[in-house]
Amino acid sequence: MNDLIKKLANAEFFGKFPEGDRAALAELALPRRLQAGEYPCFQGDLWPNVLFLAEGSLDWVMVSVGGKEHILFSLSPNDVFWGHSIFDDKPMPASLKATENSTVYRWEREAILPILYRHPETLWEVAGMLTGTMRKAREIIYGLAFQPVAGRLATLLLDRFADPEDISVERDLTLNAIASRVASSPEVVCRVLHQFQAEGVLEVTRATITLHDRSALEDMMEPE
Amino acid sequence: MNDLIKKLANAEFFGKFPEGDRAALAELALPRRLQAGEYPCFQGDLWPNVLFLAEGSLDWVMVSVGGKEHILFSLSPNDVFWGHSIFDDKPMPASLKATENSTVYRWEREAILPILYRHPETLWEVAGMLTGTMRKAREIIYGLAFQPVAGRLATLLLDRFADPEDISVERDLTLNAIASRVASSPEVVCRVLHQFQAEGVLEVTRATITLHDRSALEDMMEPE
DNA sequence: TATTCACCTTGATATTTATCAAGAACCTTG
DNA sequence: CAAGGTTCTTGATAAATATCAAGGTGAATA
Repeated sequence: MNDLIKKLANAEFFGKFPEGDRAALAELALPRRLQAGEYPCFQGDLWPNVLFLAEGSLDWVMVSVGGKEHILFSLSPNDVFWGHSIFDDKPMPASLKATENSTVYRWEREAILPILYRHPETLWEVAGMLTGTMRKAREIIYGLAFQPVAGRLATLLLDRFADPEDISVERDLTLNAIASRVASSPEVVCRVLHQFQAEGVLEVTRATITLHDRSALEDMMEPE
Repeated sequence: MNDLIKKLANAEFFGKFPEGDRAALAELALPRRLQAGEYPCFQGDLWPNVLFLAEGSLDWVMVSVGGKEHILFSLSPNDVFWGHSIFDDKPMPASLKATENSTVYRWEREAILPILYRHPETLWEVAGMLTGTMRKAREIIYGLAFQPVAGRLATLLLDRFADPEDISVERDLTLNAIASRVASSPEVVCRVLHQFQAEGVLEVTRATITLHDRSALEDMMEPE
């Protein structure tokens, strides 16, 4: 558990807690290992929990009636996820899916709320975090409402090439995975990618993508 | 001001406050009248405020680089709006626009925060409210990612025909207004509307829309 | 009453995106 | 190394949507 206390110190939210409270949290945490493909939480579930991702990777996925999936965002190690139900006792609007073998720690509302109430400022920070999530949602809506697939793909690529040093990245996402992030189909993504290549923006091989013209991608994020 | 205290009692959030705090809030409120078309808050502004809509109607509008608009939701009398900036001091991701002459009351963060901190439960309820907004955003994303224009229009219409009694509603929204809610163009909306008519789902005249087959609209919200 | 203006409607057309199908490249496993 | 499965790629085609243009309708106004 001492291990967990240290990890929480680096977490985005719990990091600011007093040492003592982190210890209390570590005490109450419900650990779990997830296999790649497992779902710690399903769309439609009542899930009043907080989750801390220690290792691995989780996707926040929306499933349509027709079975299509749209990935809204991914969690990386040290991220904290607050289930919607913890605030309003309504069903979760999407699912959490492990994309790798992962280690998570979970707190139930009854466990975590008393600790939060010890320091009301943290409650205000919870609101700040939710606001961050709303801003992410706003970006997604912007992309869907105003941008064509190429623009959304450009955004995703720039995110992958976040570090200006990075000129070349591994193709760790399959076309299917990309498609379900930009709300399109793998075929279309493939075509747009090769269209970018034809325009000299980047170079795709089976294993990597090499960026030649960063500003071209940036321009694409802003339709005329 | 006594008037405002009564109104706040009916508000969705302040309604649960103790009477005394509502009086304090009313004291600190900054009133303002808005002409139709005015913007109490612009996308990009730093706007750390809470707004209470006493009369009229406001739209929460996203503007694209290309000048297109997308209306995410509307506020009606008694609604309370929390500016994103109040939580994280970052620019507002969309604008508030008065669509009618309206009366609003505004609180700055410095004014309202101390009152909230008197009762930490209210801070938790703020989180609950934000969660509600996130759920709305989720519905919008769902529509854009999975549904064709017809589906999104069906959703909007069902919202207008909320009361099962209502078989006929006035066409108070212009095609342009509808288009910027379903992220499409007025021409396309017009066509879809007449296509619905051709299918016997509803009947459109210049002034009204009459619903004939509610379940047909409901089916359209769920692409197979 | 005539004029103006905003809005609605419709046609024609271009563009974007989805879908189906088939083959190629790669990886994993026996 | 061969077989099987997954992913990638490309073509052909269909469907959805955007866009441009023109005319129609009704309400407000001079």
